[in-house]
Amino acid sequence: MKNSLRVERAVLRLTQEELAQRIGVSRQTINAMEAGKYVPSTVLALKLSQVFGKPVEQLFTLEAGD
Amino acid sequence: MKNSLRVERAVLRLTQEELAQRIGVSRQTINAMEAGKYVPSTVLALKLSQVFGKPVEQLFTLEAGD
DNA sequence: ATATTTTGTAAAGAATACTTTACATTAAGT
DNA sequence: ACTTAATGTAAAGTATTCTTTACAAAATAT
Repeated sequence: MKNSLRVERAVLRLTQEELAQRIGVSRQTINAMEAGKYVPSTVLALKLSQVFGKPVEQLFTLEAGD
Repeated sequence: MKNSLRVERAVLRLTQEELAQRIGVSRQTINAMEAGKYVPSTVLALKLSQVFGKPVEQLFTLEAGD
């Protein structure tokens, strides 16, 4: 699964730390998510969707195979 | 977090088992998800979104507080 | 150039998603 | 009524998410 978190965060000019606080997770969680190191929960996806003002499908996209 | 999986599944007339197979999880996972017993991963949310032809936000909604 | 902020990364632990097996209950079909 | 399909639930185990602490590297600012 791919994601566009880094660019969306850049649009809002937020640091990883600031974004982390807004959605209530640790900075490392944001960092790892941006690095594609794991699949976040749906709750996180929805919260990110809210922060960025974009639908989940525009932030996260399934890749071929999955 | 709430979800409308049961009604969406009813619309498509799928059993829990059939839906489980389509998205590659066990039947119990579907059952527990419908019962709100846990928060699925974003990959599952996106797959369900595909199956039901509805955006993730229409299948899963955050509740006050989270 | 140096100081400060931001990001990358790692490792150990806690919490939770998901599986498998198994059985009981409910609904649907004949 | 009886059989079969569908759902509810539970418990043990595995895998993965997410936290905390900590430090190194890179970027930004002064």
